[in-house]
Amino acid sequence: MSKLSSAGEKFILHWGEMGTRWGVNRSVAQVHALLYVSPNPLHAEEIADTLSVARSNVSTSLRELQGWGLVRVVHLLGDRRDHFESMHDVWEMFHVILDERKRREIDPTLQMLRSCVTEIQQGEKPDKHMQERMTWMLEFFEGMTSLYAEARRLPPHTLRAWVRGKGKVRRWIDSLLGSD
Amino acid sequence: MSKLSSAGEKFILHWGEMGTRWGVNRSVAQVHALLYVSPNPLHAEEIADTLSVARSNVSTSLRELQGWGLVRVVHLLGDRRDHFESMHDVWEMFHVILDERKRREIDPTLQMLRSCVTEIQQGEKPDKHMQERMTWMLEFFEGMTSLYAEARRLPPHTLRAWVRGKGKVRRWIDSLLGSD
DNA sequence: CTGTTAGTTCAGTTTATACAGAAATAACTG
DNA sequence: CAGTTATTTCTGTATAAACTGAACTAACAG
Repeated sequence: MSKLSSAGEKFILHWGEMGTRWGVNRSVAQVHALLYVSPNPLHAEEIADTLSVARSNVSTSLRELQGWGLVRVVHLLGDRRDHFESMHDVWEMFHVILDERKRREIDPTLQMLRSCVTEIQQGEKPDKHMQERMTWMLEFFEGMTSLYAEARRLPPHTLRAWVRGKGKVRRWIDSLLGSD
Repeated sequence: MSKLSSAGEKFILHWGEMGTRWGVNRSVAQVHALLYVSPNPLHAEEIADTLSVARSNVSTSLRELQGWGLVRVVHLLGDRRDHFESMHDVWEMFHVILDERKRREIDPTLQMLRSCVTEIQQGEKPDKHMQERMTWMLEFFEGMTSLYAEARRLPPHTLRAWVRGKGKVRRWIDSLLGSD
């Protein structure tokens, strides 16, 4: 795959753009997109050629993607070059990304909020307004975190099955919970 | 509120940093954080002074925040300056942000994926691999979108009540859905 | 060994974005 | 209507991040 189809190019460019909107480097997102649609693992030079970026850029992008756990190295017999392939299960990909962003961003935020609340409480003249607001925020993040932890514990294919066909059951549960 | 407490400062700086990680301008996030913890609406100059940024910067940041629907103008009797206050319900804030990011980013992505899949199908020699991968991605986004739409329909306080106290019920539902 | 290929690291450059300050506009006051 | 205050818009500058190309390291092949 040295030349991209029109759809492939469209997808990769859009994915790169999406990346920037969510705080991910454009090249990193593009490499990820390319590996996602590629039928077979690619080596660095193929990637660089296809995306028209420097090899060094590809190297660091691949490093980043491996750090996220989205891409892994594959070796082919008779070829000493590293080849790379993306995780292909989109739902699993989603989980990996959420886990990682939680670890990198949500957990530190929880820490920060807890230390702010403690600090306010221990001050001489505690600012009740601010304490209240920060507590709300803290409770929100704690709630979402535990909700996610619960969802995370579901058997792997439950969520996708649920989303696909369980509208009825879900609505029934909603009504149950709503009447409380 | 012209001088910030230590906790307030810590919160605002962290929030600004979080913003950048999620593709939101640092100043915008800081202004939002400040208004969130502020006990009363603030006018532009107060904000600029407190955060040590230019008024013009505050002006555009406030515009942005109003565009998101997170901040609104308030007028006080005997004061012709605009004052601004943030939405204070964190759960509602979350919904507003998700709705807006869906509209700005997810919906265009769905469009892009649909047009890619169509384009591949209509090509002379359809690339089956790529079609499959893009279809998976499309189904994922469609699934998440409809799941979110359902959650969105829940009565306003259901989710927070659920998160707070419904661990038991939730686990029971999980087991129900898991055994299917 | 020596030449070649793969991969990484680093220094310098480019690019995009954020930001400040000035200028322009608008709204109000006496 | 003149003077003042609030707000927005615009232009140029500063900053941070991304990216390239070259230098370097490592691994291998003959």
